Amino acid sequence: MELSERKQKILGAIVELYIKTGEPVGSKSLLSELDMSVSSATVRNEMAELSALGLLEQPHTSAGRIPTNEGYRYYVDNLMVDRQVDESLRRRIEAGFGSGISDPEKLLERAGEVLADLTGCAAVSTTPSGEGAYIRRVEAVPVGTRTAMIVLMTSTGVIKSKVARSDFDLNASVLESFYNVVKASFVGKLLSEVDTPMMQTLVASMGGDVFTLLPLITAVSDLAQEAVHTEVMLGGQSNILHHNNYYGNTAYELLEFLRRGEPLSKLLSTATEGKDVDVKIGSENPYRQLMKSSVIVSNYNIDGNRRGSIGIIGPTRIDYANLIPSVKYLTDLVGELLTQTFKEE
Amino acid sequence: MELSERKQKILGAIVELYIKTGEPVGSKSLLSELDMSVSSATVRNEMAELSALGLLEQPHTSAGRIPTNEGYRYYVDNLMVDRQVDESLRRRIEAGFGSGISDPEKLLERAGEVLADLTGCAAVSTTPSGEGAYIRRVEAVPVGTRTAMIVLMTSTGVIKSKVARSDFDLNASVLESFYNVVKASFVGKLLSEVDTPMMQTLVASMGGDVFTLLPLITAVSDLAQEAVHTEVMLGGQSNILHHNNYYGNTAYELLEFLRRGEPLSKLLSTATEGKDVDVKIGSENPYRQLMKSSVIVSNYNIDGNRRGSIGIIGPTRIDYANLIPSVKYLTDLVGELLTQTFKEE
DNA sequence: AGTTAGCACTCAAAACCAAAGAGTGCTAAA
DNA sequence: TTTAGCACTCTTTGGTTTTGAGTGCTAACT
Repeated sequence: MELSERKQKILGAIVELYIKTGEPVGSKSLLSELDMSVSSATVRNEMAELSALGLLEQPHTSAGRIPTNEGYRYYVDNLMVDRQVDESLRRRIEAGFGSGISDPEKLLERAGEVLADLTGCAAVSTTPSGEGAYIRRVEAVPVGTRTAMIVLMTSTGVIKSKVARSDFDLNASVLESFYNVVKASFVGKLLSEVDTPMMQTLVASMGGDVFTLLPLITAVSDLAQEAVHTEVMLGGQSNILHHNNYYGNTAYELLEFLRRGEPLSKLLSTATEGKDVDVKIGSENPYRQLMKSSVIVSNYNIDGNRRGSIGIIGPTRIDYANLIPSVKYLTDLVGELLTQTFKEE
Repeated sequence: MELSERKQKILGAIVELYIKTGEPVGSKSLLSELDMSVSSATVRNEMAELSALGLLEQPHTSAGRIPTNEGYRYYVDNLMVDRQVDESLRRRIEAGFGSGISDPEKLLERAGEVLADLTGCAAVSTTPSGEGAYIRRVEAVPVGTRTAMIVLMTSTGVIKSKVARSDFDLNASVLESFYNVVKASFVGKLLSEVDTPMMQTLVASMGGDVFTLLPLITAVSDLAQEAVHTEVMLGGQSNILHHNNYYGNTAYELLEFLRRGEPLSKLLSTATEGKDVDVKIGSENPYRQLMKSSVIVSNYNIDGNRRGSIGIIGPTRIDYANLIPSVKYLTDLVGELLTQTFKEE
């Protein structure tokens, strides 16, 4: 869509003013913000044309204009200039991560909280995906005569642990055969390879040990499943209430939607294929509950591989120019931290 | 405070009706709910006296009555009959805990979610306190030449892990001396004994090993700190919006308050000294933000020792008769599960 | 005594109405 | 193409009235 330079200027100003104030902007109040050597009538004509193009709309006939989703889209794609993430903000972000959080889950949770505080939006983050990760190590730590804590560590540094209880004593020889099985069949395997068929053939091939070892082996498999499954974390829910007005009265519905991890996880994973930062505006979102919200998502990479996402959810009149760079900055930082902490040396 | 039988009946009915409808109850509507062979005027007289006693109040002169905090208190202490937790509810609770969650943190988080869903309130739960718990086991699992994952397990089954990185290679002899130090100075110690002075004397006594071992030892100490510190978890925040009306317009403030763990944690720990289930009504709560809320808390025991709490937060017109037993039932169940899973055999 | 019918009174909430004001679209002149 | 002017629209605001549930009090009744 080609727009005259003046139309672009007007559209941009309307979007930014509306984002700032939340009030529909009329021709007069627009002129007082913008120094243009034209009259309000001229602006009105331009605004009428922008409405005809579907970029602006009116809540009712005698009100000012607000951007449509398409209006925001045009703004984000063509008009917006990314604000730099300024020094003080950077410091706040970095201060947000206390000294060395090494657990990736904790780190991501923290990242979500920091982002929520910073942006005044709800924030979501996913733990590093187990896709492509392999099992680096498995340990069985006896805690009783018949119980052991199974600890699994992945190549991405995720740790999962679980208590396994057997009907037989877990003496040294049992543990030894456990480690043999682990070494032969688990260590080095991709997490995604540990599935039901794999387990079935493994069990079938185990012979007599199966009764003593089964609970332990099952625990390992459970942990692998857990580790491959990325977890979605949510922070800053209360911020949604701040935007209450702009969400209509559906704040509750939105909160309920965000509580359910699955749709969110899908949302995050389908977003940002290739792109740097993905912005979905209002009805561009695939879920009914997000029709009045905008979502800004970016990926973080560990060692160059896309491993998870961090994003924020706010009203469609979210401050794109400032927040898109913030999200980007944070995800890059998280990626660096995780890469650094878990680089094999 | 002594009340005539009729006053008790009236007070009880008002409380229950108001809890059900949320509307101030007047003399007429009360009579239609209650079969009493007296006229509305008589009821009015009684209500006026109950108001004089501070048990009822009126939002404005020409409205019905609602219970004061003292009114609720009298109801809870004297009038209420606990409803039995019926079979179907029990099944829902038990179904809420999928098969064997062995990680106590996960279990408590789940318990909070279950309770929130069940009661329609926000729910809080604390992880088992490390008070009185000792270090059962420490493992160092090398993950690179200079990094190791330190895993600490407590006597209450809590697992904490963390990556430690050293400036020196972590070969077998380093690990051996690490295990020696651990065995001598950590295993069997109470978590609370691992504090700064203890670490200082330990480091002072270590001699030459200190440079290679310090990062590992520090990690152990960090983990002990983490483990002794109970974590507060919050679930069902969105339920608060359902009660929005009854909280006034301060839903946001309440949510913000609940986000901060410290005051909550204090609240839970000071509550229920000795008692079975503790109920704090409105201004009985020590925090301004909870003045319009009621809190129902109960403790769970592991192996007979009080280890943590689970509770719900709702409007003062919460359904005490049903929810108090539910909270009790759930905490008992959680205690049983945790005791069972982590009993030393 | 305790109870009840009756009645005047109160007050929030709903309904109604009027005026204000911001903004528009259109027309006609520059 | 731009602009001044104007009639029109529709929300917002504020004030007034009506309604209705509920009260407290008094006087009669049991």
